[in-house]
Amino acid sequence: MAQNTAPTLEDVALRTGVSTATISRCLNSPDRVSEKTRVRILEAVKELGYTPNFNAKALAAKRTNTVGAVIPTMSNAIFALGLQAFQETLTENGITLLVASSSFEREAEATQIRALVAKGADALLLIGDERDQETYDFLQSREIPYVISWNYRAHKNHTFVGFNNRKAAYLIAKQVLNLGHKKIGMISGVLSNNDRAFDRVQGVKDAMAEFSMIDSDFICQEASYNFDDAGHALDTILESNIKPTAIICGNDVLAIGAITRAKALGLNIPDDISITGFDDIEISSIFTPPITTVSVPHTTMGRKAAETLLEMMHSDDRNLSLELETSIINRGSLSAPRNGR
Amino acid sequence: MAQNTAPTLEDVALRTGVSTATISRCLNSPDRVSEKTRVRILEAVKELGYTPNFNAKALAAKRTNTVGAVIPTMSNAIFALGLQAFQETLTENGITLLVASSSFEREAEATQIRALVAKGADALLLIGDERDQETYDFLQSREIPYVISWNYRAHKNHTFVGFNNRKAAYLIAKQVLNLGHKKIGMISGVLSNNDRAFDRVQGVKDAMAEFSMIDSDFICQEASYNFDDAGHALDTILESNIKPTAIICGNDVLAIGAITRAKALGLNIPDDISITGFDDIEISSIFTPPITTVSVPHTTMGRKAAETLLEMMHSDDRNLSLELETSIINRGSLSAPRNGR
DNA sequence: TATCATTATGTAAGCGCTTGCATTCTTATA
DNA sequence: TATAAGAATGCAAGCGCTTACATAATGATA
Repeated sequence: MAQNTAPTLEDVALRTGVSTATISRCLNSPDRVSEKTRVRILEAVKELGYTPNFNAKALAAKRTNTVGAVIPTMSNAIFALGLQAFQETLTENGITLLVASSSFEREAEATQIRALVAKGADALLLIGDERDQETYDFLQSREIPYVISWNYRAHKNHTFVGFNNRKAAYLIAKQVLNLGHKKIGMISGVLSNNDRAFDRVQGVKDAMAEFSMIDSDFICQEASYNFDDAGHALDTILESNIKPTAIICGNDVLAIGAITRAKALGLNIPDDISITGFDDIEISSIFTPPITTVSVPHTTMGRKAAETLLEMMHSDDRNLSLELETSIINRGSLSAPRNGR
Repeated sequence: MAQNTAPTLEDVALRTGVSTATISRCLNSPDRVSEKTRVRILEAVKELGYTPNFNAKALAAKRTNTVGAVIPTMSNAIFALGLQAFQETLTENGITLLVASSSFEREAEATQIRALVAKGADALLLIGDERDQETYDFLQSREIPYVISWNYRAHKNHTFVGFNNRKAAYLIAKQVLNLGHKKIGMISGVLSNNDRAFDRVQGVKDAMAEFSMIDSDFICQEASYNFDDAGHALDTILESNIKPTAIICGNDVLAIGAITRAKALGLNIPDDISITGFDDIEISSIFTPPITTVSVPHTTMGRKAAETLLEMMHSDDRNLSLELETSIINRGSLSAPRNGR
């Protein structure tokens, strides 16, 4: 029974006695075909187990109803959530999402972008705006609309749908400083090829400048996205001669790692040291202590990014940037400096 | 400068004065073309910014060097890890991974499988073996090799590369029973369309049978993959008249949710109640209390699944099933029953 | 230098679909 | 019943590539 080769439009045509053109129409815009033939065609399609060949379709039609997304990594809850909403919104509109990951590497990202375009992606979702001009030129020459998400920057070159990392970091840092902390430590995510992480550091620096703080009041350590690395970063910070009373972390995973390490060192949080996070992942609210962090509208962002992209695919309006708001969630890990420190 | 249409092989041909066939060869098997022309061609390719059209390529070559994977959900660290390894192994072999998600829905999964095949996936990675025969028939008629992962079942119909969920659950349940627990609660993941969750429940039942325990010694509640739901499941279990002294959870997220709820109820773990997990996600070791759980070889599984698939794409040996081992990680959340209960 | 095996390139026929244009049916209208 | 408008269908030309097969160029050998 098994026919080792997929049935084609032609096979369906032969079996129904109509032309391939009619079948194509029947499948793509059913109302352009008479009911009688439609029924007959659909029957044959089912019997043969016919599935349209996507590649042939894309080649002939010059569009794919496919949108591509290049994200830094799949194994990060942060992207998963936003992407989920992005995907759902696309699906509702009959569009398929193709996801590729860049491992935070510039070169790999450029390659993936080209690969997605080669596969016929009609539009793209990109994370952050930090990439070679060459890549942007390529996108422009191919007339591929794209939305930049997970960050918002105040310039008009691109369409952003995201939140302002710099501003959000500035706000939480300001809160820390308002509580009276004079020496600040920061554990940042890896900065290379990551404008979100970079902007979060900048935001903290903005707040420090506002409080007239100087370099020797601040120490910043990079750590990769896992608990252990954050712990080591905390060690380094504590060993320095800055002696910060508060540690601002670039994300919640780093905050959890830092808190865990601090607890292991016998430090009480927030009495001995305050630690803040960023992202508000699910675990942050039930961790001990619960983490004061920045809540980010992932779902909204994903949905809005999709909607914006959809709009760009139809009109070619490029002034659709959208800045989303973040908010600070106060839980237990931040307080005024205590214990005489 | 921007040409709104992508350059084609023909454009490169025109510019270099050789035929499209030579260019195709130059790009796909460089050594079949003389050095002189190769250099000239690559130059033109670069100047024009030529990128091969993937769809045309797939159509003409009847293969895509693409492997598809249909996973239940993207937003689950468990799949992310294995998939990462799977992807890396494929990439090393020049193969691209296409991921689709089914949201744990049978119908959606069947659709995604067809879509992936329609896109030309040369082979497939599937999670668990629970799907309609129709889908398997389809795969067979199209001669698409596939590997079933994240579970291992002892029958020969399919190629499995995974661990035996039933056996692993049996082993941890046995350990719980050996400690002297007489009444057992279980918080399982949602069972519908999830053979892994199902087998974990079966494994626990296997152990209970071995200890001659009866229905009234056991209560099982389903909960979806989040902390709150697990907490509610725990409430239900505690309100029942079984009064278990140990709760076996179908995965670590449920265990964390249950522990959090238990702590909120003023229960001490493991003194008042023991709670075990499954999967050994990163947070489990640093949570309070650290969670006794089952360690699963995600990375190895992903890599082996890829290697197996690669082999199936070359030979058509179908007896490549591979059972991977799990191990129990003893941390603080499980002890013998105490406090007089 | 003639001969033959290699190597390099060209020719052209598809791959399975969509779609503009042409043709044939229907059906309503006069 | 003749006629025109509109609906349904068919024809056939691609879409951008790969790949038999054919041909031309290059060397090695005698």
